[in-house]
Amino acid sequence: MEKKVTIYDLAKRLGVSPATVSRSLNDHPSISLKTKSKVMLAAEETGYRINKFASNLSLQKSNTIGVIVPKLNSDFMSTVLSGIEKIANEAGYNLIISQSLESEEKEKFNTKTLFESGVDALLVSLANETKTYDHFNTFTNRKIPLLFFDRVINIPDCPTIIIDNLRAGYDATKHLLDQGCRNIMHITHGLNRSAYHQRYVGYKKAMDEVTLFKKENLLVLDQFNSREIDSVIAKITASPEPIDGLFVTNDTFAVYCIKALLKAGYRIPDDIKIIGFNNDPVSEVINPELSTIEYPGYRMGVLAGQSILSHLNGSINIESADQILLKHQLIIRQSSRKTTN
Amino acid sequence: MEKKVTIYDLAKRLGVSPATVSRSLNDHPSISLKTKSKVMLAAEETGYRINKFASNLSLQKSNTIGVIVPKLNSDFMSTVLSGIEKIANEAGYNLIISQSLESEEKEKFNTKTLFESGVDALLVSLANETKTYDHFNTFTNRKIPLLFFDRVINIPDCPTIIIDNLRAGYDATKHLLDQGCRNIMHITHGLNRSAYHQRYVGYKKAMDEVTLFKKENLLVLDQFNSREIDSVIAKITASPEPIDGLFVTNDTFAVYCIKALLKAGYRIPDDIKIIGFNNDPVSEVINPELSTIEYPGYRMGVLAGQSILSHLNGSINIESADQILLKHQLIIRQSSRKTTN
DNA sequence: CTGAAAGCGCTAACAG
DNA sequence: CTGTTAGCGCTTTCAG
Repeated sequence: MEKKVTIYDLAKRLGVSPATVSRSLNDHPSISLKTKSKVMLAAEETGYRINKFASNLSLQKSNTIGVIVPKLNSDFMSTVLSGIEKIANEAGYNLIISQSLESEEKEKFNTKTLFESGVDALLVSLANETKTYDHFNTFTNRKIPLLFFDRVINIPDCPTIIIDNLRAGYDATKHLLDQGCRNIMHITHGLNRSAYHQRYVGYKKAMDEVTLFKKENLLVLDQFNSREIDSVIAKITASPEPIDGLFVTNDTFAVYCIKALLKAGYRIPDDIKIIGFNNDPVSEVINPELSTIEYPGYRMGVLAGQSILSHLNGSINIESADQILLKHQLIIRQSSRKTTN
Repeated sequence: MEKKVTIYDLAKRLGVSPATVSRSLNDHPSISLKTKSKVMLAAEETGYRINKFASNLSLQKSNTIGVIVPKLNSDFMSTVLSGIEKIANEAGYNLIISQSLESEEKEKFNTKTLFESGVDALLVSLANETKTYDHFNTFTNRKIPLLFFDRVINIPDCPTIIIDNLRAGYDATKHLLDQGCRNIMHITHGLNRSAYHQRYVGYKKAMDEVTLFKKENLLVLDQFNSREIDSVIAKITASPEPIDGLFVTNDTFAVYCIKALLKAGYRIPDDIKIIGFNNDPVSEVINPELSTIEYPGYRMGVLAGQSILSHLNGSINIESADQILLKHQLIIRQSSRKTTN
């Protein structure tokens, strides 16, 4: 059982003051090279490790960034996190990651915990359930950088990183219309979150351009859960005017739909054309391959990291813009292609 | 800009000592209910928040658990993490998560950082590259709980959580043999890690039981990357005796194989039967659906969390066992089914 | 270039 | 039940 060694131990050992040790360790300019190397050597030998608690307490900062996401285990989110981690790690920051599991209460709790843990900044992707935003006041009040990504809300001085969801929704729908669809169902969830709401608005806009929007073709699910599938198919089957297009705002769920529709005897894309959202790995695995909207998760993570770091450094540049809009991209695959006949 | 309020501020405000405030806030039994509620109220009003740095410094613990994983963005890992987070969060612990990206150097760096950050315990899934384990000495020397999951190494007093990879490899291979395969190729990577090595041993064992193991049918890849696919297919095609079975230790890569083989004109399962590993979502999406080994990621995360917490609490029970072996399960789907003809 | 000493905010042993 | 006080280990101002 090694016992911890402090700067006092080193100081005693070397016959210098703790201050000198501290400065040496931090490579302070006003310390002679000789003393510095002496200290470094002793630190090495004794296995000295800095105590961050003491350091943080003294410096009033933690070199830690908090992250709250709805859930960790989604391809998109874990990809975003991977990007954030890369940037943070390179800059010497730690990441405390927690998940809200779409619950407002858990989000509040996590926000509080992360505040108390003294994170230097907070990155948030909001829970679907969340309807109030006061819990972030602790951060904004003390001017601790706060950034929202993907699932965002507009709060003064809080940058957001999103894609143009309205446009993406429009593009997806327009594509189906271009392929000849006329009775397109929109399957989505939680219009409470602007990301989904905007996609819906885009869908509606595209539909309205050909004066076709029908309220009954909007299907809002509580969850993108495979258990919902039966009712979805039932709804499609029951439509008085046959559904000929499906815009599903989640690839995984779109894949469930494809499988269920095929099983129910529909031909895809002949009878129904389908487009998803996110460009998840599954979209390339399903047969027919799923058209979708490419959603640059890794890039979003990297930008979120860079943006928050630049705020922490006080540097003003492109990354510290109030809103970063990432380009999405329409990816056309078999599931939505017009069949030539 | 709210300014921070400390227990001294509260003490002054209420005309009591800081100690009383501290005790009240921590719900210490020897404080009168009256004082307690007085303090709580004042804390509420002033927006007091505990300073964890000071608290941690004093208590010499952080209520934080460090986690190092090879990569965040894999379905399996993010599922494990989700389980860990759930347990940690419920117990009031924060999670500092970092990724090694399969690099030994990064793993070392992260280990050091997490140590200095004063995590109370460390959970690790090893990088493929890692060949030395001295960097964990800082933890073992000071008796800081250290646990390995999935990609493990045996270090005294460090619990491990794994599945029986040897048995799983055996089961997968045996299944293919039972379906009539005789010339089975094993595609895997990084035999450096025991998880993969054990699966290989299981494969070999099953093959040897029918005296069929051939060294040339072992294909070890550096990465499960889609770029490797062409050479894999080439190798299969070039085999003097036709390959009739494929045991791939990763579902995603198995899916790449299926797609490429189908494209190359092979019929699955008629010409080649395939089994993967992990039961990733993609395995149910591909056509034909992929047989695989169910790998209980969420459960592994939950157990890892519980195990480490019980170590931290000093409680001795089942969860503090040195090795936890989770049950895997053979899942048989279309890709490996014997065709009746 | 180096040292002394105060302070970061909280906890806990000891005393009352 | 409450107060006094001495740390926890590091940083940093101010003196030298």
